[in-house]
Order: sequence, then structure tokens, then C-alpha cells
Amino acid sequence: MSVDDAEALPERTRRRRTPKPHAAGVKAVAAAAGVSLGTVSNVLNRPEVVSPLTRAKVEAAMASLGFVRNESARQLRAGSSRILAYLMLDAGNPFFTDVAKGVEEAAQAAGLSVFLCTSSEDADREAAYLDLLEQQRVQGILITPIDQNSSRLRKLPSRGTPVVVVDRALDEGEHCSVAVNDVLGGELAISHLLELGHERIAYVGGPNTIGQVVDRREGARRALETAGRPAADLIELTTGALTVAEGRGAGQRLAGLPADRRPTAAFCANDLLALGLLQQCVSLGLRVPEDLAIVGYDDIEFAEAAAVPLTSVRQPRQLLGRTAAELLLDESSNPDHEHQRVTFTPELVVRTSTRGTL
Amino acid sequence: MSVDDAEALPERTRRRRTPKPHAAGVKAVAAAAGVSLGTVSNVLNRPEVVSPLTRAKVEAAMASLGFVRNESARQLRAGSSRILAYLMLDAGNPFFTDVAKGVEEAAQAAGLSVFLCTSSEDADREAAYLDLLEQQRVQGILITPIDQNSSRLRKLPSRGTPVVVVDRALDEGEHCSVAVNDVLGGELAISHLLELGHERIAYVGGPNTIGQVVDRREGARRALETAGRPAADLIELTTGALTVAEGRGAGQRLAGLPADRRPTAAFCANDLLALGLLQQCVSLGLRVPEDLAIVGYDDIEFAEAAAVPLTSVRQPRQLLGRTAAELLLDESSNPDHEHQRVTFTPELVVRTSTRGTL
DNA sequence: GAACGCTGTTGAAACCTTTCATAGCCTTCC
DNA sequence: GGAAGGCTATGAAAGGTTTCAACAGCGTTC
Repeated sequence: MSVDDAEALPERTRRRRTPKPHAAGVKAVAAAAGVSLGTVSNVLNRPEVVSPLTRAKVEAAMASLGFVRNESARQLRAGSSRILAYLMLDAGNPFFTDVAKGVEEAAQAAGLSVFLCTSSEDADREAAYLDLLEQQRVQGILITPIDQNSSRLRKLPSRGTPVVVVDRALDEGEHCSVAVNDVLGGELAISHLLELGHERIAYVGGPNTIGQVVDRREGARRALETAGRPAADLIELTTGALTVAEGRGAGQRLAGLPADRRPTAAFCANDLLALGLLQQCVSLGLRVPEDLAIVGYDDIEFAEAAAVPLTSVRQPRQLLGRTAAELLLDESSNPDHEHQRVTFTPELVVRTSTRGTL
Repeated sequence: MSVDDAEALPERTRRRRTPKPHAAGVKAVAAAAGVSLGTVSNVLNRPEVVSPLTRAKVEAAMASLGFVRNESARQLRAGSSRILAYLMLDAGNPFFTDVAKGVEEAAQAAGLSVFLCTSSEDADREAAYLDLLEQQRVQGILITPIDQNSSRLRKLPSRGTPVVVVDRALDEGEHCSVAVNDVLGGELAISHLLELGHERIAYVGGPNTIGQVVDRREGARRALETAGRPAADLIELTTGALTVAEGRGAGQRLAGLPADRRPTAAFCANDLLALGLLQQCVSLGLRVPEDLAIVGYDDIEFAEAAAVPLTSVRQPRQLLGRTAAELLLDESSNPDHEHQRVTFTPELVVRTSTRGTL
């Protein structure tokens, strides 16, 4: 080798910057245990094929090195994730956390874990989470969508990520859905109010981009028509979200009306709205149900404990979640899976807020 | 399974499943766009270094192939995750979802996403989630722990996953913590009750493995002692969890006592317990606050809307979450990060459940 | 017209794990 | 005594992305 060559190829210590300096990998464990790489992997994934002695050595090495399996690498190679995500509309609404509980129940039974995400009724966040979850290659996505016609949502299944829509019944699509008949729920609520003799009935809900809001209103209208009255008689108070705060705002508006034009009953698109409405109206001096009867929707745990126990439309919350998760699991494991649309029937629970104290 | 799930018989409609997934990777995109692999990666990660023309070609190819970046591979190579997790005690408790809201706010501002997990007050689930999250190599973990001495928790930071403890103040450890002074909160509650002249005061809470439960009780005892009474005067009703249902159970027990031995006031470890207790006691004929005054803890949104508006100890929920997330972000990006212990001060909000209608 | 700098692009290595065909060793059985 | 077969352990390949040194063009400067 000439001097020139030495000049041309200077000796260099190339140190690649390793991102996680401290991580001990399978390789290190194998070395420490005096076995091969594959054996370590076997201990991890098929412990029964490894002899007890070897297994003990490997496990000891893992413990002493503080080995933590790199799930990214596992997933990259093995192709499958052990995670299932539930993208919910609003984590602050106990209805959805109850659904989530059902999801976790089913997932746990199948050995999977659940990540919860919340779109907070914001379409952009929903979209961002969908992208993220797809990139993460989760096993599947459960979603209570804001925009059920989103093309993103439609495309997911064809690209390999199963989707189950929760609390919405989608027409023909490429996913399963689990829902409650919200139109019927709306009818139940309004029929009840009509039976009690109410004439001026308000519907409180919004925004109208949310399917549940629209369906429940539709049910309300139908009930009016069934009773021989025009659907347009329904007094609509549109809210910006389904929250207690918005309910209070609606209460403010409602209580501000002159008594002869004010509705005598209000049906709210969910219990949060109803609770806010109730609270505001009571604090402004309206009597419930004498001046204003209120019907909520979901029958969350707090509905019964409210200032005036709330009449509400009950849905099988946990069952909804459990069923959805089960459909998702079937879709991702059963090659003969058929998409299903499961619809539960809601039920009216009558309490003081409409019936008064008998 | 909860009561509401009793016997719901859904309708099911079945449909044939649409076929198969398919995955297009960077390689396929490169081929389709007639560029090299590295260029596609540049479009993804450093679009500004790619010429507009090339970029357009690549983007077109991505769109037409339905390319979805494989996050596992990205993370494996790049070493960093864009995700942050909040492992909470109970998703059904609005307190924690409010904290979560604060977390998301801060995370979003930093361009990160949040996955929510729930341990449901189960130490095994907590442990399982911690393992999972560590394996996923999330950017960091926010946790409201069940067992704050868990060795798992202690070891995480040294292995490269930053941890911030939320709603608990850990002694000097290897993580930051953000908490509210729960001992003070307990004192506030009991002093208030003592000022109102109550003698027989109950503390409702449990299990005693939960730090918050213990601290709040400790505060209660101190307040008694400060008032010159033995701490042992505190009547303890231990519950199995911090839920509405457990609160009802405690109410049952309490209402069953003969009036001359029954406490005249109850301080509950959180609002869910208080609401359950309130509901049960009222339905069993006790008047609140005349027969039994009730103080809750957290001042969740539903406390004010309860049958009898609830006196409660308020905590800065969202701020708690936001601060915690900010500490975590600092820890994972700032090399000079120093662990901190942030403690907020709670505040008593007096309402009808103790003061009566004035 | 040679050297230089700049811009955009390239190709191969590296990340860490799982998979799988194969090899080595022991028993068992003809 | 040798073939067959059962256990275990092995080593190399594969999986999709990012990274980075090197390179190709091309215009500029001296």
C-alpha cells in the first residue's frame, strides 16, 4: 500500500449515532446467555420449545440486562399488532367511557390491549387520529365518527385496517356497525311527552353534522306526525356541541322566552345537554317538570342522581362496546367474516323530570 | 356486565365481505414515480430538499398506490415515537378525563398525539399497560398510578422512557410529578364540617392502596386534631373503589345505622362516591344536609348539577394535565431537564349539600 | 479550462425482531 | 449396528423505513 493510498483513504472511526444508546436487544441477551439469537426469540414467543435449562439462562440474562422487547421491530417482522383502538367522540361523556369499558372487556378476553383516542367532536382531529392509527397498523379501529361519510373512513378497510362503527348504523359500507335505533329512541321520547299532554315541545341538540343528533330529531318529528301534527311543530334549539355547558346555554335561551311561547317540554340529544339545561333552568327559577319537562338520552349514571332525576332513553352501553369489539375481532381473525349491522333497541326510563313526583 | 345490558336482543343484518388488503411500500412508490427509495423518504421527511417536480411525481404515485407509511418501520429506524400515553385510574371518572383534556391540549401544541389507557384501579392491568407502552417505545408516559412504589414504575425512566406522575406527589424519585395537596384538601373539607358544628363525621373512601384516598383521610384526621379532637373520632367507611356504585353501598350502610350513632356528616374521597352516597341516602329518606351533610372531592361538572348541589374540594384538573404533559415534553427534549415536583392548592367550593339553602 | 460550490438524487447500511430450514445430538427400534 | 425420528438450537434472511456519505450535473470563479 502506497503512501498516497493511505492519504486517499484516511482511517476514520465512523460512529453511527445510535438513537437509543442504552437499549439492550435480543442480541445482547443472546450473548449474555451464551445462546443464539433465535433461541432468545423462541423464549419470547414459543417458550415451550426451549429446554427449561436454556430458558432459565435466557430469562436470567433478560432480567439482568433489563431487556425490553422492541415492539416496533416485532410488529414490522411479524406483521401483526396486538392493539385495538377506540376513537371516541368525547371522553368527557360517560356514555362513551361506558362503551369503552365494554370494548376493553372484550379485548382483554382476546388478549389484546386497547388505546383510547378522542376526537373531541373535531373532524380534523378525527382525521389525524385515523391516519396515525393506520400508520401504526393497529389490529383494528372502533370509531364513533363525526363524519361517517369521510372518504378516509371508507378507504381504511380496503387497505387492511378493519373498522367497526360504533353507535352509528352505516348504510352499505365496508365495515360492521353496532348501533342503537336512534330514530326509535327519538320517537319514544316524544311519544312520552305527547302522552303527558305537552304541546310545545323543543328539541335541543347539535351540531347537525353528528348522525345521532339528526336521527334523534328525525324520530322526534315522526312521533309528532304519528300523533297527527306537522313535524315543523318541533321547536329546534341547535347547540354547538353535546356538552353540559352547551346545555346551560340552551337553558338560558329557553328560560328567556315569554311563558306563553316557551316550550313546556324539551327533548335533549344527550344527557349532558339535558343536565346542563336542567341545571340552568332550575337556577333561573323554572320548575321541572311543572314548567318544563325534560327528557335526556343515554341514561348515563349521573342522570338518575341529578337535581331532578332525569327521564332518559337508555342504551345498552357496555354491550354496544363489547359487541363492536367482538365484530372487529371476528373480522380480523375469521376469513369467512361477513359484515354485519347490529342494531339494539333503546328503552325509555321515566323519572321525575317528566312525570313529577307521583 | 352492567344492569343496563340486561337482555337486549339486537337485530342483525349480514353482508358479504369485500376482499383483501394490500400494502404498497416506499419501494413501490419509488418504482412508480421513477425515482430512488431515498427520494421518496425525503419527500416524506424533508420535502424542502426535493425539487418541486420530483415531489409532485412522488406524491402522485403515493396517492394512486394508496401508500400508507409503516410507522413501525419508521420508528424502528428513526428511534423516536410521536406518541405520548396517559395511563389513568378510571376513564369513567370525569376528573381524569378532564385531566386528559389538559394533556391533549399540551400534546397537540407540541405536535404529538395522545393514547389514553385505563387501569380501572387494577394493579395487574396497570402493570400490563406499562409493559406494553414501554415496548411500544412511546415518547413518555403520564400516569396516575395505583401503586406508586411499583418497581416497574421506578425502572422505566432509567431505561429511557420518561414518566410523569399525575395527581400524586412522589418523594424524590426519577420522575417529575404534578399533584394537588390532598392532605390540605382533606383538612379543608373537615374544617368546614367542624365549623358547621358537626361532631360525628365519617370518611368514605377506599381502597387504601390508593394514595389519594390515604392523603385525604390523613388531612381529615389532622383537621380533627387541630380542632382538639382525637383523630380516631373519624368514622371510617372503607369502599372497594371510587365509584358511584360503591358510594351507594356506603350510603346503604350509613343509612342503616341508628340515628343516634349515625354520622351527621360524610366526607367522601371523591365526587363519584359522594354522588352515589347522596343518591342512596336521599332515596332512603335522609335529608341532605339536615340529616347528613356531604362533602365530595374533585368538583367534577356533575357535582353542581346533583340532586343536592354538592360541596366539593376543587382541583385544577386541566391545568394538572397540561402541566404534566409539559414536564414530560421538557424531559424528553431538554438535555438539562431537572425533575420537578409541582403541587397545586385545592379549594373548597361550598354548596347546598353542607350549607343548606340559606 | 480547471477547480469549486451548489442542488438534488442515489444506494446501501442499519434499526431489532421473527421465521424457517437445517444441523446436531440422543433415543429408540428394527 | 445403523436407520429413523424427536428434541433443541442455530444462523441467515426478511420486513419497510430512515440516514448519510457519495455522486452527478451544472453554473461560477479565478
